[in-house]
Amino acid sequence: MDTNKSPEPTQASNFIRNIVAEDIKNNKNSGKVITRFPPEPNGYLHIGHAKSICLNFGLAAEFNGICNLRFDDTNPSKEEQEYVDSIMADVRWLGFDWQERLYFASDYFERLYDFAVQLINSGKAYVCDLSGDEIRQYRGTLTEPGKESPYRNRTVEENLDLFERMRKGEFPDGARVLRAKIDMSSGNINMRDPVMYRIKHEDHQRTGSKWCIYPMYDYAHPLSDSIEGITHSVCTMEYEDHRPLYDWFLEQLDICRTQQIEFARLNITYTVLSKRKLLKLVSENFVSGWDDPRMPTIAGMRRRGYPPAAIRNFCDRIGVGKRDSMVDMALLEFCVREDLNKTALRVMSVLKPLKVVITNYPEGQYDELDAVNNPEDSSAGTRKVPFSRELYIEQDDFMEEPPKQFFRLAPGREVRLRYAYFIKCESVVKDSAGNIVEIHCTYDPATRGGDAPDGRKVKATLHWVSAAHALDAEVRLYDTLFAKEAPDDIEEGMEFTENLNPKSLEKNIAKVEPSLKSAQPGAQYQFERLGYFCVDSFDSKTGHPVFNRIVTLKDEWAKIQKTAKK
RNA sequence: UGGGGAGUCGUACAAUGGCAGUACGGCAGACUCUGGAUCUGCUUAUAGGGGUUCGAAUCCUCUCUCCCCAGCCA
Repeated sequence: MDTNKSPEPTQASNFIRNIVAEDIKNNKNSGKVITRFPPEPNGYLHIGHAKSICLNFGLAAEFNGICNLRFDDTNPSKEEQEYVDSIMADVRWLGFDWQERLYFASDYFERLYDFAVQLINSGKAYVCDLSGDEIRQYRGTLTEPGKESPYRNRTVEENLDLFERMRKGEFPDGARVLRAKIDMSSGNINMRDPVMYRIKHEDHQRTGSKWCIYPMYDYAHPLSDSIEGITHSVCTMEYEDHRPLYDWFLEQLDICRTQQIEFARLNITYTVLSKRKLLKLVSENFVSGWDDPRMPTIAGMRRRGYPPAAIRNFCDRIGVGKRDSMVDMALLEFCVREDLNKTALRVMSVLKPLKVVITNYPEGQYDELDAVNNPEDSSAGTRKVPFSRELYIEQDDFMEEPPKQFFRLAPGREVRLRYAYFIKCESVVKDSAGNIVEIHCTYDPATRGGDAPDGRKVKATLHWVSAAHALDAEVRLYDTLFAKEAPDDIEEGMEFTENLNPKSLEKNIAKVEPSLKSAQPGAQYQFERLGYFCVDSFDSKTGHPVFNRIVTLKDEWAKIQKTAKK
């Protein structure tokens, strides 16, 4: 009975929550709240679904109700078991629990058929022999009313007979359909005798070859909701036009009424959130798969290293409304950093190594220094990091001719190596082409641990690794999948894929501190001063570690450079 | 041009006839052994006109703009 598996119950006010609270106050539905998350198993879940999942499970949790997981599997040509499995895994990973309430619309096929017979008997449904093209023609247009089908006034007996024979498989695909008899002149096209059943001689992933007629969404959905006693059927705005039809079926059948409430679907900058487009990215190999870490899918975000709590938090913060909106990716990234800042262990890694030789440090000697694992969590403890004569620092941390705002290492300048010593740049070694190959520094032994006894200050602290002790690791630096804030904003005749970001993935070999040798798949770390990284669950192997960049740290210097360029 | 829906800081969401608020972003500063985190301050909004009211983002009215609908998809 309890779906309180969802942490941080939603407190933010939104119009749906207000409706539910009001219904409870008025003792509507005897004060019960039953919601459902109804995915079609024809693709992977994405962050837009996460919004719906958080809303539906969150509502149930907050108002002491329940939330069902129901697969809307009414179209065997598009649906697959693979998707059922991934969807369940994703919902669980997000932190929600439907307990024993796992349902399928296909479980209701027999009852749906009986209800259809009932509608035929009451003269509210008929078998129509028009072809697909003809049905479209008869439907009229947005501005012109439709025409009634010549088959509209068949007798109940004939309809019953034909519908039964449809089920028995006597007719080929497309030969006939069952239609609701409503109003061909309605301004709402959904009410112009919508199709309820179509013939598809196709096996269903759950019912096998039992059926060759399958119900349409508009018919199956309200009845499935009603069968489960759903009190609040929450869906996205494009179904608003379908609500009169949704209500019509429940009214004609005089069964348990449930209230459909629509909200605006989520859009996020620099990505797309439509199954069709995501499927295209996968099937045409623009990405490596549904779980490519650049994808806005739950599987992609999980592999990227986004914590589920961060996603839940994001869904709470974006709120729920009815207007078209585009949420800033920066908010999602903020939520990810906020979570990881509290939990991720700090380590030092150098993405683009520049060799540093400490000329006054004895050759062959090494030392171990104490480093804090997480300044936000003292219980995370400390670790030892090796220090020696030859080190690597980040190429970006050295400039031969630094501009005013550059605080890092430069000729003649002293900086701190984190947890180690103050070092001073004495000279720069270049190759014949003039490229900097290494820099020579001296260190001050008195500053061991990172503090100067004489109280002198440095303006920068750099991360580093000991050259002899560092491990090589592949790092995958991800940027937004699309280069354009609104990827769908395209010129006539162009494809959204033209807006793909060619620099969305950059791979290179980094030098990482030796403590990372035992890093487990999925483990998240903060590479100090660089960002949060996650051990890739699929490609990372002992001897060949792979780290995905989850998100960068906020970077003041990058911002200064960016504004300077403009 | 039929039907449905939506317009509040840059973005997203509140305020349901009574001081337009919160978060992210941006800007400025403090602090800092991460140019991280943290802290402080600032910035900017009710699509437009008319009306009702002591008082309107909210109610009425006209206008404008944007989104969705013509699958035997969901």
